[in-house]
Amino acid sequence: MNDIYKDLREQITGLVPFPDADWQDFVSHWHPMDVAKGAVLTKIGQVEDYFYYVHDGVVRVYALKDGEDISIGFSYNGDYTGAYDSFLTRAPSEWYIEAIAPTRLLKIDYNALSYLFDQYKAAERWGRLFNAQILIGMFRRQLETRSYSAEERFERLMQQSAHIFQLVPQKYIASYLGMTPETLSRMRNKSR
Amino acid sequence: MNDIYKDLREQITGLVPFPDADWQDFVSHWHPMDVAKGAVLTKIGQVEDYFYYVHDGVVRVYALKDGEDISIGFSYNGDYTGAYDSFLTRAPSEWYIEAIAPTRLLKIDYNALSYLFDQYKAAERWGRLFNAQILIGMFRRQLETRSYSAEERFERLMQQSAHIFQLVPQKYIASYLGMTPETLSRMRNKSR
DNA sequence: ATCGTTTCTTGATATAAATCAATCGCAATA
DNA sequence: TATTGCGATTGATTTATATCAAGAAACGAT
Repeated sequence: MNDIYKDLREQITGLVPFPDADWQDFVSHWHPMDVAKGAVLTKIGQVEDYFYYVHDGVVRVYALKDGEDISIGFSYNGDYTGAYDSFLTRAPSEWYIEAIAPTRLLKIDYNALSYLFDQYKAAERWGRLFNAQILIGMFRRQLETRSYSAEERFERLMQQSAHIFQLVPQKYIASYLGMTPETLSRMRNKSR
Repeated sequence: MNDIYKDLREQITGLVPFPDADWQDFVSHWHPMDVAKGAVLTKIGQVEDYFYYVHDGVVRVYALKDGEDISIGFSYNGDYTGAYDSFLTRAPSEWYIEAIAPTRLLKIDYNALSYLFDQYKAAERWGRLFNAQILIGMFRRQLETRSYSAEERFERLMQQSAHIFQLVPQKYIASYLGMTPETLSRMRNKSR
């Protein structure tokens, strides 16, 4: 069943209409990949060669600081993932990319994507708008982390993405929210 | 003296080579603007219609939370500024954009930029790469704010951008670093 | 099903940074 | 030159969250 490509197409044409002919070539550079829970897609220090679309499963992005890991974000159904800044700069990644559940992805490598940008204006535009979309998400998240207290951040996550408590271990969520697992645990159990 | 446009061109061709002919049209949509210290370029709630290049002066971006203002960033010589997420989404801005020194800018409006993206592949590519550049900066800043303590953030700012203490009042820097002015003051005077 | 790990919870204590408050310095202006 | 007001400094106190520690629960592998 190949509707993994159909999902990708919907994602992309949501940003830019893609002529059918161009799409054929475009999509041919995306390759499916299945990974087990715990698989590491990219390590810190490695230059990221791929850009991923997550069809299903969960991927976690994290950094290391004094041995402690800091969760930066999670990707699931329909999200993109990868050490995107390393992919763009061709400099060593500052993040680990790890599947925390069995995950099915589509991936495209740097050279293929560069080729597509050269070849198709629609691809180039998609690249611009995709970057803009990520940017907007980062602005939002920045405001979120700057404007709210630990408790408010927890409450807001509960309201907006309660489902991630089903998908992601609490210690990672705690780190994502910028608090210790103990603090998160207390907040969860206070409200109950 | 119009080398303000020359500086813009250098900035842009640093990312994408621009054919001379296209450049003529491209640059004709950027308009110079001088503002006094204290001028507000964009208010919260307003849709951002402009994208700015800062030739000289200083621009501060900030949000409001319970009446307190939160400094998000500063732009000076050669940086771009504006409520860029609002510019992209056409949704009301969540930030104020304010000149905190007499400032000379170039600005371009949304429609003009859209037109240029349609018209020139070089513009489209510049748009993609520019977004990528901003993205990379935000990744870096995110890692910075997540990985370091208040004191470490202060030390690192001192090392990397000591000059901003000349350009920007301490209370804004404090807020940018995620601490109160009192805390920043203590850190500054401890090391002395 | 059982054992061993890892994660979560709960409590006691420590600590970084915020808050509150007063004073000082300085730049703009009358 | 005196006055006003905002920003910076300094000190005392409070508070949110981290840290340390130990037990309970959940999970994975045999």
